[in-house]
Amino acid sequence: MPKLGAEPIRRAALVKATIETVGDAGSLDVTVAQIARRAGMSSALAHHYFGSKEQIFLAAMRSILTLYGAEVRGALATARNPRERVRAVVIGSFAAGSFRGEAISAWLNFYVLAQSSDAARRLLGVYQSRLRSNLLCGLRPIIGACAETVAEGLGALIDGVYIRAALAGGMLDRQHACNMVLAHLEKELEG
Amino acid sequence: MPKLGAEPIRRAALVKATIETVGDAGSLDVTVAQIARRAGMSSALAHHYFGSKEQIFLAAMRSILTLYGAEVRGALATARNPRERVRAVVIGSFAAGSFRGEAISAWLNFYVLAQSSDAARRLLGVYQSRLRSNLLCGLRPIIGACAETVAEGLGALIDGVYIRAALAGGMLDRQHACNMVLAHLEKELEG
DNA sequence: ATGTTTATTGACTCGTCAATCAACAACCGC
DNA sequence: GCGGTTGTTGATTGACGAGTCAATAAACAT
Repeated sequence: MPKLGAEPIRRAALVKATIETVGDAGSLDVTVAQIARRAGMSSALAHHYFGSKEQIFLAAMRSILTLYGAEVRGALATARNPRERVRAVVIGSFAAGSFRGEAISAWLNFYVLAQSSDAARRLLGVYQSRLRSNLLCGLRPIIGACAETVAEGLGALIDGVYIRAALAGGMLDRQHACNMVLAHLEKELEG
Repeated sequence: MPKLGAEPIRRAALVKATIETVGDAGSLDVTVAQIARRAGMSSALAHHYFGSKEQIFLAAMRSILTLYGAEVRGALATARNPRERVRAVVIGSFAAGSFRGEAISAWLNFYVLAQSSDAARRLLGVYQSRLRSNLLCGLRPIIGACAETVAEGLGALIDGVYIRAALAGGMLDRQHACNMVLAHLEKELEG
């Protein structure tokens, strides 16, 4: 029962199913058939739209990164001064859409994928650069030269909290995680 | 050409080869044959000694965790007061034996494995508990009730720095990484 | 010498999975 | 209603990899 204009719907369904499946399995070791079944179609169709398994993964990764970027930009929109801008980046990083069990698990797995896939590494590089420049842009007016160091620490801490959340399996509270990073930020801004 | 008493040598060689192979590939998606070849034997022999691929991975993980534990204990031995004890735990965590490209990469991959394997999760749980209690033991005499929070932050930061190092692919300087965490510690102890 | 244990492998089985293909079904413009 | 486009799948292919096994060889025990 083919409907026209199915391509974007199918692609979106596959991306969603990929994130869910990877999140459930806690591993990239999932089959195209599993993903396709979850998305309500045959594996052949998944190949038809994406060409290969790696392309499916990359599309899923792009989707996660896009959502994340949107959430940071959203938080950033309400910031009225440098300090609020830095806080917004942190808060955006822990927004409900990104800080979700399956998304976190997928995130961790994509980190691993970035170790063996050039395309994935590039993608992750884009995210890290953007995070860094977002942080620096708010930090520099406040602390000038030290901004680089503080941004590095904040980035690492955010990553670390994410990882721990992945292992805790959704047990870790979002607000608490966010506050931890914000507290660290305050400490850094005091000195 | 069979020599007697080969078992411990073979096991050690396989563990070493596993860490190297996983580190090189940046993924757990390596074959037993690859590992065995690197260790200079047939894949059948690897199965003979370990029974299954998962057991090989777990043995490799145990080896990494043991080395890590030894290094922390070594650093801890020279500490004369609580503050030095906390610093020692951090310094031990960035000792040369553990903070090595392939070990870090393997570490990251084992984090992923812990998401799908109970045995791996248990193992990682042991490490996290030990790290936590090591930190708390030094922190409590200094800051009392806040120790839990600070320990949590330190743990997350250490993990985060490791992850970043995995992606940087050995580019990240060990001393620098360690200093970053130590600086964070100092800031926390001031407040 | 002979039997037992340990070491070791090449060849094989069996399952799995990415990717392809041939065919079929609905919709469109005309 | 017909040719082309788009959507969809079951079946198939081809490769690869974990785990098993039978067979071989050295060391050791008696």
